[in-house]
Amino acid sequence: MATLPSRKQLPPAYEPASVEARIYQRWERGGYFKPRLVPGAEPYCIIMPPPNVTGELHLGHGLEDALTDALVRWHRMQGDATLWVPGEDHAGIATQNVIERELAKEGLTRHDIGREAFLERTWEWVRRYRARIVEQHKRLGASADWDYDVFTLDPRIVRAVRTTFVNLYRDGLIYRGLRMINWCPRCETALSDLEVEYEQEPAKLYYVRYPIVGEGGMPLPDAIVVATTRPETMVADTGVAVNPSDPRYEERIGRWVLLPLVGREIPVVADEAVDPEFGTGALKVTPGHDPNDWEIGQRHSLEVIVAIDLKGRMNDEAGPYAGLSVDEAREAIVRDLADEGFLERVEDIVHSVGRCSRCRTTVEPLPSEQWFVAVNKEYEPGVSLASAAAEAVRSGRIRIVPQRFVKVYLNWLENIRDWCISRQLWWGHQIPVWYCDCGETIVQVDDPDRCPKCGSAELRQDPDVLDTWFSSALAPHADLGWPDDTEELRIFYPTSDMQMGYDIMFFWCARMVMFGLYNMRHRGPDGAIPFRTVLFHGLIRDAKGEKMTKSKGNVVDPLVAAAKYGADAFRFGLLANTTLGQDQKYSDERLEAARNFANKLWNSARFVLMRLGEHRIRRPHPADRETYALEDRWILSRLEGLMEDVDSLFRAYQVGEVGRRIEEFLWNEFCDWYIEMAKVRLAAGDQRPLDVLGHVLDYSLRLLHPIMPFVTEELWQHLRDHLPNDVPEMLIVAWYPKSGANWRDPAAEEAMEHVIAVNRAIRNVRAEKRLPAGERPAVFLRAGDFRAALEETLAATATLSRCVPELLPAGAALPEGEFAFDRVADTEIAVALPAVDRSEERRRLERELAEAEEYVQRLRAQLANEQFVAKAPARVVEGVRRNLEEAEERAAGLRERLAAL
RNA sequence: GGGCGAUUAGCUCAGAUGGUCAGAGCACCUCGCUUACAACGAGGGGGUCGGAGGUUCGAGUCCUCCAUCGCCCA
Repeated sequence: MATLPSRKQLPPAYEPASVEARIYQRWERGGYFKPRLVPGAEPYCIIMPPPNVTGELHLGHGLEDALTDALVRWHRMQGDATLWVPGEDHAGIATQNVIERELAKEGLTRHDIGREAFLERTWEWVRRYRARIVEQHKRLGASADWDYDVFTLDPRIVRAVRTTFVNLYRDGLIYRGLRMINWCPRCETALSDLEVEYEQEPAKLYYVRYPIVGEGGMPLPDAIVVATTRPETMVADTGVAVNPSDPRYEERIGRWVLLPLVGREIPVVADEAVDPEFGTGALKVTPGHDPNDWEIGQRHSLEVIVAIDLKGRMNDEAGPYAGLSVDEAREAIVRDLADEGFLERVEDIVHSVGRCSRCRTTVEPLPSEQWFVAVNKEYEPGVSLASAAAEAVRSGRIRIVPQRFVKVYLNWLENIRDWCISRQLWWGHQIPVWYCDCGETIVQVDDPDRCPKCGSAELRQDPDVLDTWFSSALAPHADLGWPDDTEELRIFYPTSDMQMGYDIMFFWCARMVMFGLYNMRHRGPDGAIPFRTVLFHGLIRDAKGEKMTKSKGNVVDPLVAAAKYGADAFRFGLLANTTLGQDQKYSDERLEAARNFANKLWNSARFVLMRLGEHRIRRPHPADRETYALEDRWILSRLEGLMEDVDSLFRAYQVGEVGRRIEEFLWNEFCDWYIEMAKVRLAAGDQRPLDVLGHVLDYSLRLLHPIMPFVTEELWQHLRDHLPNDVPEMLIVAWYPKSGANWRDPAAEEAMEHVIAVNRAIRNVRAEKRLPAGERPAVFLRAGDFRAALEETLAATATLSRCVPELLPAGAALPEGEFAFDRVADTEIAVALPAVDRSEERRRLERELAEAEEYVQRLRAQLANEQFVAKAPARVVEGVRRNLEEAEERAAGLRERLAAL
């Protein structure tokens, strides 16, 4: 006997490794990742958050791929012209740090090899890692258009960045100025406010006596005691500030104090910013090393002294302490203060310390000449970068999902300060500004040959590069070709969806909106937005809920996980167990469960294919509904409902719920009941279930494909030969099932639910009475309303519940013998037993009767409530009435059984 | 100081618009290798949905307050 062909091809367990690479290659070679620009197709575009080229993908990228790919595939299957633009980010500081570490292994610094050689080395790294990252996306099934792959230092992006810079500069929105900035002494660069992370850390609060200076410049015995956590900065103190309303210091305002150790005389000023509650209420003012002091200094025209250099060491201003590190200087100064009697006391304190988000080094606030974006300056009447970005969300032109992040977004934009964009790095977009010895500053897109003012060719380009996020912020329009007016830009901008972890909402999302609205403002308010909807997903933590970091060693490689469980299980596991915006803990159990689901699907399909043999499926048509069996009508109705749910859930970006619903349908309805019942009919020679099996499998695979693309495509390829001729080559471009509401059949659903409940009741009796597996007891069903349904499915009940069922009319007498009784709605169930323990059966019935009576009471009370009957929808009231009826019948039945015992 | 989230079965989490929504997976207990699947099937135990008020005919779902944990911003 010849083995059926399909069975020969399908192994008994799903083997992702033998499927994924082959399938992906077919998709890619088929050009399916490219948008099909046919007339009438809605454009759908999503820009990938470009992973840093510093290394490999992490779980967060895996989640992003799963989520984005699901949306992308869903749109593609709906016939939209779908474009997913992938990319990688040059990641200025991060990448430069990586390369510098590499150099350090050879005992070199970037200065040893020079800027050009350093960049060459970095490019080498980039070439290697870009290819690796792309490969990783592909392994996860990402259906992005790889021909479009964008690197944030590509020449066309360079042009977009420079164009933006020049335009902002000409509009007065970019300026160079001396401002208090955050300086990382280890990275040796300025940082934006966002790149500093504040942490509560234990520290010391030092109380230091600053003696009052008398008339002739002589120190008096009187003194002001200041409290400080940074005594080493006292060498740069240029004042002492107190709150003007603080009675303790009223007399001292306007006096001068003598700076201990240094011997400089500095004034006592009154400033509202001083918190009288903190320390002694007197604040030493160091405008050169503290942002608040800088402000105070500005208000009182205090001198600015900088005593710490760019590497975090004390400079000549620190006198005897010059050359010491900050920590060394602190120690030395505290010792000297103590020795000379200026140190009054030391307290333990917890205060917040700013650290470089890249290297954890304590950030030094320093006054420095840097380039800034003036985010609050108007470029049109009433419109600034920040206000426009806020307005776009407030007006609803840009939708944020989940909605709760709107507040966070707006709050940030409403309090935002100018953005420091220059970085003292080599790796990145070098600032398009050139300086001539004649004093001319040239700001333009293309490298200038000579100075337009003096004609000199001796021009120096600003050595600094731009904050990485400056270029990332342009992604939606720059990736599509801006500043050129490309076809892609015309078709796909504004892009449709955007998606990222909520942790980069400010870094990326907010800035994309600012720059998109600015650069594209000629399109008008609706056309300028970079995307219509932005989704924020949660972060993936380890099993203990801790953040995954390389230093903790708790990082999970997505490719390892995907290789272990299959890319589909990886995607399903990450998506289906969470809600958008919610953090999740990574666990193997979860991926294992997802793998089991893939295998379940695989085997259900294997069953269908085996039974199909050479059969070609005729699509069931609702017009023929009456010719179909109850379970056919049921599963087709359920499928129709599933299609409706999936559609609305996808529209609401409830992708996880989509996965859960499909799994429930396939496992609990299709596999557990429909297939099992179909087996009975097929065994009896009835071929009619084949069309339904094939059709439901086809549609299920389509529905699930966006989330589990590989296994569904593989199975669909096997199913395809059995499908009608109007199907495409591959599932990836098959039409997504859309409900026409033609199969909805509430009566069939109700009847099948009843049949299922009856079967469960029989099985329950079997298990409770511990009937041996081989035992096939006689079962009498005294049916009411569902008689026809039970009769039609009687053969299935016989097999599924392993019994010999017989249908009796209501009120008919049972044959002689021992029975266990149960009741489902108006169907009475009597399972014949070899022998019944009468007292135990009595106890069981009494217990059930008590439960039933209590339930009756509850429902009666509810119906006795006039308010409920009057106000609740008729549907609900009717449901309660029906429940009451059934409960009363059930109670009556139980009483009858008890009496009979 | 302001804001947000979490708190549902032993564990990890779903419950989108208030009414069969008290669920899933894992774990646990009892059976079962019945040719799609032991990565499985059948049955079962287990939660007064953090606490207290309130709105409503009806609240895990809305409002107020509180508690614990976590995060963001200042």
